[in-house]
Amino acid sequence: MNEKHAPDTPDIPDIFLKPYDPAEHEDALYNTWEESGFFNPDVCIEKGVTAADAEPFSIVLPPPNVTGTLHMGHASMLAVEDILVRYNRMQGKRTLWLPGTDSAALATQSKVEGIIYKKEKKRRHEIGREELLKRIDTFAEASKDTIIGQTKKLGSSLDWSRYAFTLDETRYAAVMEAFVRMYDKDLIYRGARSVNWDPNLQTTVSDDEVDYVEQGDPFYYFKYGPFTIGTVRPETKFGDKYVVMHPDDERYKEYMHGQQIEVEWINGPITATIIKDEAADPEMGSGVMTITPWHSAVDFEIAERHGLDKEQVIDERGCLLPIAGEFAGQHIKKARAAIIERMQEKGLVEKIDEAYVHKVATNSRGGGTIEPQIKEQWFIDVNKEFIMGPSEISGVSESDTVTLKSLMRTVVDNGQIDILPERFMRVYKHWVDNLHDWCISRQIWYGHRIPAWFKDGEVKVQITSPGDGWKQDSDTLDTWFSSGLWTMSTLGWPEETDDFKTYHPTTVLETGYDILPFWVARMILMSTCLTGQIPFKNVYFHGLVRDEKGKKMSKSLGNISDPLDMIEKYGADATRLSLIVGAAPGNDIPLSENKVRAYKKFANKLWNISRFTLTNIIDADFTQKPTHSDRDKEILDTLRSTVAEISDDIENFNLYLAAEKAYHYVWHDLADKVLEESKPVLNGDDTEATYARQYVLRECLVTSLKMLHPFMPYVTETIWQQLPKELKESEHELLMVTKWPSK
RNA sequence: GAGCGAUUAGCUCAGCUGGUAGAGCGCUACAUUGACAUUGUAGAGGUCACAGGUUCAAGUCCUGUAUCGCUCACCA
Repeated sequence: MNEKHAPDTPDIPDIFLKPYDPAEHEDALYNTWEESGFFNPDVCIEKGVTAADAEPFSIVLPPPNVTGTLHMGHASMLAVEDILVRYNRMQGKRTLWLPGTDSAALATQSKVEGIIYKKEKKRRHEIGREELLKRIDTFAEASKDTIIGQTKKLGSSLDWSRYAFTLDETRYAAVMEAFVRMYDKDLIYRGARSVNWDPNLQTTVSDDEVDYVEQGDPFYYFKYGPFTIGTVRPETKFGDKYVVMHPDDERYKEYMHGQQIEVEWINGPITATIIKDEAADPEMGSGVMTITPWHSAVDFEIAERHGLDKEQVIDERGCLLPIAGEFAGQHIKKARAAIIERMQEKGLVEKIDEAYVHKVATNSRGGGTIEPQIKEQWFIDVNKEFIMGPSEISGVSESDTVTLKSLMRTVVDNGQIDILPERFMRVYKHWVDNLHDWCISRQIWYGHRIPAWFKDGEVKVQITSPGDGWKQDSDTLDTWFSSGLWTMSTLGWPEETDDFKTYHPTTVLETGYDILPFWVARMILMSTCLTGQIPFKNVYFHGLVRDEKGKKMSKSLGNISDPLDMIEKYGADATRLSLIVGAAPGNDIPLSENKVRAYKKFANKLWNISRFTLTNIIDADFTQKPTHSDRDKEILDTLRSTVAEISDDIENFNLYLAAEKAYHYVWHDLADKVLEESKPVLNGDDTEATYARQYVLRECLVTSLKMLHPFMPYVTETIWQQLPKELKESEHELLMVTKWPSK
């Protein structure tokens, strides 16, 4: 053997003479990857790193909203997905990870409206539809650029050539097509129903977008003829002419269903009708209530059951209508006190409970208090039976009679879609079973305009105008309508594209468990209904990233940590690892800066392991197969079994275990044991043993780099670039497309 | 009100189909200028929330209790 090299030998790259500095390498490396084209599976096939008939692996990125910037939750999502994608790409699969952003209609419009109002004190109607849309587009465009930049910083190996935006031309067309097809199947209908109306944003919102916020309000007991009724909302009571009680309530058995009585009410005497309905809870208060069908979903249902009149009391802006008599025109917030005063004068107030706490419906998308209203809206009917088209769903054949609900149940019940962690399967089923018709129209401007046309009371649903005099519905679609089509529309549906044929159903959907109902369920609904395919084979829910105290990160709490800060301080690799280790599927991830720092040290450890190894093998000629000692074989065995375990863990989505094992192996096995005990061997006189050990160390280094690459792409690729030329060439110039070590 | 989850070292959490309690961070002692803007070696620290049960054997399976958290629904 030749003479040994000192650590400062000129033969190993100078780069190793100082600690690993992520900032120095990351951006350039990302550019190298991107320019190589290997993020795109077509290029991988072209350049021979992937077989043209290899098994496909696809993930469509859950598109971040164009409302702002990425947070740690996005970072954790990107880390998980990039690990899966890089692993499968190295496995030689045709691997596609498709990026995009979401217009997030209501959230974005309300954000931009807010900005405009703050600066110019102008409301949307003063600005006009076209101008507002222009401004939202400008905002969305800027936000989109920020998001893409941040996504790249994390090392995400997304195929940017396939980038999609929910409002771009292809996606818009898909949404229109989906609407028309579902309308034609009678799955979309228009009807007057009780909906959640936001008087601030002047739009409906879906049930899932309503947050119930606890609030204290006085609870009033009023005399209503012979009865006592209670309410927190006296301003809705003007039109209450039905009094409801449970049919079995003994206290009121003298009153008959349909019986009419005269009662003195806010603005004078009215005729009230007795209604017996099981919705009235005898245990609650007096067991008697009056109803306001126009402004309560529950009351609406009671009124529907008995065919009762429904009258609007409050208008869309929250002001009282003429039915309120002298209170008409007043805003409900102001009117309440005056109404109570009047009731007291009339002696109709029995008592007031000041300490009453209840939950008030508010719009989670930054709006105000929800006022239920009956409005003519578009709905998706989840219980309507229809004839299934061509089907690849097991258990469902073409021309079977199905409902959207039954489809949604079937694909999960029969295991075609696997949900991880398992407990969310139960949450999903529970949600599907309780699903109501989905109100999909919104009275906002930013979004996909509903392809419905009106003329003289007639309605036509089609993509282009039916002709002169037809006016398009001014409403837009709920943002989740287009999101529900995401796996399909990004791959080119409704066209029969190669992408769609190859990559749909997608392999994995990876997202936060908080959007199971909004998104996951709706993609299943849309895809099964419109394509007869499931949208994805596996659902992997990651937890929510919380601060070190376990609190949810939110703007209002001001405890948001910015992934970019972490990347700047500790590098993208360390940031990624800190979001993976300890993050079992579905478990929330408490993130502390200490944790990120610890993984930065690990990157540096790997750096030094590489430096040591390269220094000690640089003079060896690896053309000969060495004769291994028993210990050599043992070291290689451990390496192989580690690779096998890690591969299994990744395939089972146990990334947290895989990352931890890789970390443990590299630091506490390879570095602490193997390298330490190799020092005397490498410096010994037995050239045969030295060579054999050099061979082993090279193997350990190369394999460790591959094994760690999905988790820490930057530092591993940086080191890979420093490996001797012949070593890289026997594999590939870029680590990201070398083959994963075989088990 | 219903459902789901958690309870294991000072902190954050692993512990998959039951077989002598683990990791990271922190702490203590010693060593080390070394491949390492340090690292290594050793160590302290746990009745695995509580009570029953199944079993040769229970953090692990079953039942119940307590506390905390989340989700959904209702609240006239």
